[in-house]
Amino acid sequence: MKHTIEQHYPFAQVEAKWQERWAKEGAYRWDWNSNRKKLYCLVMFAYPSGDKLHIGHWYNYGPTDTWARFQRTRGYQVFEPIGFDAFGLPAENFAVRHGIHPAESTRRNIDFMRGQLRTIGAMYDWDYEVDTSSPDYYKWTQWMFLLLFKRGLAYQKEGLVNWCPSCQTVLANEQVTTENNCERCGSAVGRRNMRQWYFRIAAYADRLLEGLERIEWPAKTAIMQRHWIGRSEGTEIHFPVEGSSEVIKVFTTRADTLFGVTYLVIAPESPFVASLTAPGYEAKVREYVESSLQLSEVDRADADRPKTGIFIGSYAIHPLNKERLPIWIADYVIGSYGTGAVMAVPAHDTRDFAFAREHKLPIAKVINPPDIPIDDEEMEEAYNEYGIMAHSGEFSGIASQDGMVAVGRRLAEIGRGGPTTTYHLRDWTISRQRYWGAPIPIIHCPKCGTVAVPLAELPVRLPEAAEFAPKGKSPLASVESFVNVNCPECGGRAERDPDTMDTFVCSSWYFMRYPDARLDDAPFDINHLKYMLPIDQYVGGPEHAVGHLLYARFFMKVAHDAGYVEPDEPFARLKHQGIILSYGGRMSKTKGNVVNPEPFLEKYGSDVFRCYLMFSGDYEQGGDWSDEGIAGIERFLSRVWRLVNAITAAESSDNQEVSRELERTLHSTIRAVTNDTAAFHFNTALSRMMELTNAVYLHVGPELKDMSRSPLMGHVAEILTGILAPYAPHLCEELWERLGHADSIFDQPWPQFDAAKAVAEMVTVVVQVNGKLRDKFEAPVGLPGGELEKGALACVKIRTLVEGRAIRKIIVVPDKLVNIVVS
RNA sequence: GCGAGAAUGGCGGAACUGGCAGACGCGCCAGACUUAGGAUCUGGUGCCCGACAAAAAAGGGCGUGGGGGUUCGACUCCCCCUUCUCGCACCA
Repeated sequence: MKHTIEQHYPFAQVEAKWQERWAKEGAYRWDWNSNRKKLYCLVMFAYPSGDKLHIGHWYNYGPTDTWARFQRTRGYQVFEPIGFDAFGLPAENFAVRHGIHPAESTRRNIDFMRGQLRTIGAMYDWDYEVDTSSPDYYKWTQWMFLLLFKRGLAYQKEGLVNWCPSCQTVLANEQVTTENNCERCGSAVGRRNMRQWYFRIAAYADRLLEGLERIEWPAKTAIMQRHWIGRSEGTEIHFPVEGSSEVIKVFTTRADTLFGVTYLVIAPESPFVASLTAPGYEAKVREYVESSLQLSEVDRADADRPKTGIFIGSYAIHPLNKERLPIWIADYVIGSYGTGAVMAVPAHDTRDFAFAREHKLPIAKVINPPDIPIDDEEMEEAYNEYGIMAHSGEFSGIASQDGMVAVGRRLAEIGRGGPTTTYHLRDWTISRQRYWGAPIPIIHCPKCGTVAVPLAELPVRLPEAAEFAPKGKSPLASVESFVNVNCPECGGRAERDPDTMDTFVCSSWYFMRYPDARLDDAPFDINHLKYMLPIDQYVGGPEHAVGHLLYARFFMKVAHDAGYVEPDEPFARLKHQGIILSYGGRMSKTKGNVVNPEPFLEKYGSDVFRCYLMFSGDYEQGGDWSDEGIAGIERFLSRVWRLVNAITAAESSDNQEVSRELERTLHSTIRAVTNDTAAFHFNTALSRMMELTNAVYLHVGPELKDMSRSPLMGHVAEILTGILAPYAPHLCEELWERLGHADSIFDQPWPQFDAAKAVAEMVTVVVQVNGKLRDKFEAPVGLPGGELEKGALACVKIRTLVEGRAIRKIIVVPDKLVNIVVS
């Protein structure tokens, strides 16, 4: 059968044809009975908030599919699922603004995105799609919640939340502007104490740290997680309060400065504030506490702010020298870190120094820089370094590092503290006073307390009729049919918890659901997970380094402890695609700089667009979006298209001619493309394929006339189609068919290279004189050093340069270079 | 402030463990084929100097943000500095 050879790759017909055929034949359907080795390749699923997929999503999904297709041809059965992270604030806000029910707008968005995802031409098996907002899914999110609850990892406590007094609602941190205003109405946002649900992720801090040693992740991501977990070894020190049975506990990493304490500071939100404020100080203290709690977390965290604070009228006693220390409150102390109280050592801590200056508090030097005698001069700034302890009683003269240990030991002896470890990582607040999320499956009973909804009653459905516009409390709280319920334990009147879960809960376990996305009597099949996990390759943006990627690891460890999964790390290998910027900034609807893929798809098609994304730079680097150069990729793919079609159409011949040079290029290209594709170096792989294509054109003549389909040309066509296939799947599938094959190219093994054929017989040897390039000559590969030296000295140019000068040394790098050092 | 990374032609970007800097592509220049070309194909293209009126060549010099260093040899390794990006940010 003869085809007319189109000048350009006719993407519209070809891509539609293959997408349809792949779907019809179930080409990428997962097979549990396959005897091929599994490979679980996962991309971070999409968030249907009212936006369509933009170029950033394509950059995640297209190249990852290329990698996955490559692995398929290398013999793996690839599991490559996709789904939708459909609950969440943006979808709800969109609904509030447009008066559409979030279920409806989410459904529409998902439908649209599904169509977009199909055009990528990825190997998604839609039988395994998940939608976290569907009851079939969130039923099991609730099941996971109860798993944590039953294992003592979910609990309620009072916590500070952002509160907009005008909208009468709780706001997430990202809804509060940097000026501490409500994103929607602009009024000043305050803080409020509310009872919230927490997951005990902090209890897993050490295991989360340890696990990082066992996974192949980008170093910077592991570093970010380590930093976020923030393990800090130090000493807890107990300061009894004068005239009270209370004891203030502080955490310090500098126990060696204990004798330099001149006052204590507790956080404004500390429970001690109420009990320790002395008579006569109440009004001022209350005023200070209120004003500091109005500050946003961002403002409060600003280290450049003047250090405000107030004395509360009572004193603590130094555990070792029994000195009286005034107790202050100040908002530079964070209630949720350490013990929420610090011992202030102004001489040796920058913050305490600034505070002491501000409030005229004494400064006592107790650490000497090594080899400098202590003096009484006034300090200009705190001395934060280690040194030698001074004015420290029995510890004077000891070096800081040893002193910390000694002081810790002494405190432990007298029962006033001792060595301890704290973490920056805090428990995870998961309750949201919002509508569009998975309801928390808990019933509050006046008699039985906090009761789990029985598993048989899951899911706790989100009532559709709810008024979801915020008005002061959780929208679900005003749906009586939802709230009022009988207690599962005593049968008496009780109330459902009206909060929904943070969407990060939904996405913390979705990779466990994918293999059993349609299972309706369990969240997953343990045997399936045993086979599937861990995920062999996870690909997604670096912005999730300390959010999703940490939560998912936590869930995996909980599932592991409960015996559901074998490994305790979900993502064995992780890659971040770079971020595509637009006009120097991240794409966002508010900035109006979102670049949509549609115009490029219409003009060039899916394969060209995918290849262009991969060609334009290092995959992990990202960069500014530009469409300059997409025409070059179109030219390349069309050149391949014409070439392979010309070979297909040519008369068959048994001409046995073999071009050694072409063969060499062919095999070294296979090698390079194999290595580069495996390593996500798509840009260099594509450039090697361009070089091969250029070489073939030179070999057969640019007009592609008078060609014959010799064994060599047939081979070239099949290899080129094979190695390009993961990059341009539609194009290559079509070419493969035209080459006369009935099966899919993705069922063919990846082309093998012959290392012997990949090496050249001759190499160019560079000749340098004193390190400067002066001449070159051709030599057979493997020529011994002595011969290379002779060859170099025989060069005419070199002879004239070396003449009359003493040769001091000759350096020979085999097959590469000769450097003659002369005086 | 702390941590991580980056800086290479007009542009996007290559360069394995130190060994021909600028692969590949875009753009640009010239040419071929064409009624035509925003199609296709071929060649050229880092910068400067280069007895000349101009152009070109032989040849030479300079070049990977800046300054030092190690080395026969540095985009690559070490020290200092500048700028940019990202993350964290009063963590006691």
